[in-house]
Amino acid sequence: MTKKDSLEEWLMNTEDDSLTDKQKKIIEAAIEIFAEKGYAAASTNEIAKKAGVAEGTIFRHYKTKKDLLLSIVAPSMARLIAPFVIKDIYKVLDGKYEKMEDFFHAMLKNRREFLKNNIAIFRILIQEIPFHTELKEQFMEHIAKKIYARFEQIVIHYQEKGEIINIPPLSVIRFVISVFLGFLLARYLVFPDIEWDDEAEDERTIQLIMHGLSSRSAEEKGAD
Amino acid sequence: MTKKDSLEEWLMNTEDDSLTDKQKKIIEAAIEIFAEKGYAAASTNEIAKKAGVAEGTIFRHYKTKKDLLLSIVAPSMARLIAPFVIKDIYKVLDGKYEKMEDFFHAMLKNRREFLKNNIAIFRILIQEIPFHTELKEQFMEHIAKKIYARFEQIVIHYQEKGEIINIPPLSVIRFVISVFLGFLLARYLVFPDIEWDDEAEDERTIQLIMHGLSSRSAEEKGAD
DNA sequence: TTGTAAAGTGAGTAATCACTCACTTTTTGC
DNA sequence: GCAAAAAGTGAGTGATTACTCACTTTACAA
Repeated sequence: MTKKDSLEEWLMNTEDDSLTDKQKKIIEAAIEIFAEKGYAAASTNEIAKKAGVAEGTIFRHYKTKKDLLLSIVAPSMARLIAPFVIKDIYKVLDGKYEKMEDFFHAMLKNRREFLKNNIAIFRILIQEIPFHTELKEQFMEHIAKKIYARFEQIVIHYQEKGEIINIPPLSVIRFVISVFLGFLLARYLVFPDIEWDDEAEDERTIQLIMHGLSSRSAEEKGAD
Repeated sequence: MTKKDSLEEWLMNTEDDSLTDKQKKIIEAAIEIFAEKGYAAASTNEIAKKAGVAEGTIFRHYKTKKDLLLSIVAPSMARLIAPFVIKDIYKVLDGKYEKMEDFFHAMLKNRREFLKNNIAIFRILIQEIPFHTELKEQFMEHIAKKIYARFEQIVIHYQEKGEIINIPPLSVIRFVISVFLGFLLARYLVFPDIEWDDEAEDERTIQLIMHGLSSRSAEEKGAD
């Protein structure tokens, strides 16, 4: 994955064709430097230099440095959940994923594709959320709550089918998200350069989750 | 937990009794502001004001702002692993934890105590590692490698006892650390103010892990 | 009590920063 | 082709920053 991919992915999904060539270069440079240095330590001068434009050009397009950051990150938040929220929940409730395991496979594949092509933007997001109230609130309002609501439906759906353990949905969700995030972050952020057998590791990860969540009723009966 | 606790914990563990009252105030203020604003956006002027000292006083004790950060964070890294690395590994190999579950209980209790009393410093650490090469290298050298080495021994020990699934130790370690970290971060950073039933949630979390890791042999035989 | 060392102060410094704006260049529409 | 609008430039600005250093205050030892 080259640095061009983050920009192309961003452009493809913002459906904005009116950007000038220089504006594209600014966004591309900003994505790279914000990810590497953090917003507070990234200077508009350095971004301009990397983009090959005059510093004033940045302010032709964005009123403030902060606007530049938000214009990059905010659209990505919508896309963090859109495929997950819309398509997958209906597939589950329509019975297209009879087993939760199938749902997890689809979810992992989907999130992997998103993350692989948006690693720099995702990195900016997790690095900056602690320091920007608007990002944090937006994340809580538009992502955490929505993911929780939909995921809770999914968890309850499979709990009622007797497929998974009967514990609070929040505990299930935290467990699943921790494992997936731990996996994807290790894969794409912490150890991006070592050799990964993605298929095998996907399968292991999902099996660890499925076994962790497996219903206890048969086992409890055996213990009694 | 008040802001005094991070400082007291830090002082207790650096065993340095020669700090002046003002120096203690500087460290305390720095811990708070670095955690909240991030290192790059934290100004020495603001730290001095919060500490109730002149800005020059900071530079009487620390040559640079970066030295101040490192003097706070570096000792905490040693303490992130010391109890885990030294005591627990011997207990496992000496047979004091016959079941891995007992080991996880001890580990969770231990890490919880550390995190509860060092939440601000831990927050600084995870926020700053992406931006400071020396922190990242130190973390990789002194924590990641050592934790991995010891944890690998533990995993192999219980795999050979037939207690847990035979997959690469790295996958096990990633799984366990993801779940624990996800849990503790949610508990103390993301949702610190809601009501938690710690005992119940600890137990659920460990059971999710134990079931996820449970040996597959009995089940596979059943399937055949 | 006195002298010295250590701690502390805050005005000042050079550098950096986000941003402005007068001017230049390029693009667009007629 | 020309005029106007849009895009771009880079020198300059005021604010902020990490840090210095001459001076003051406090602590300590004799």
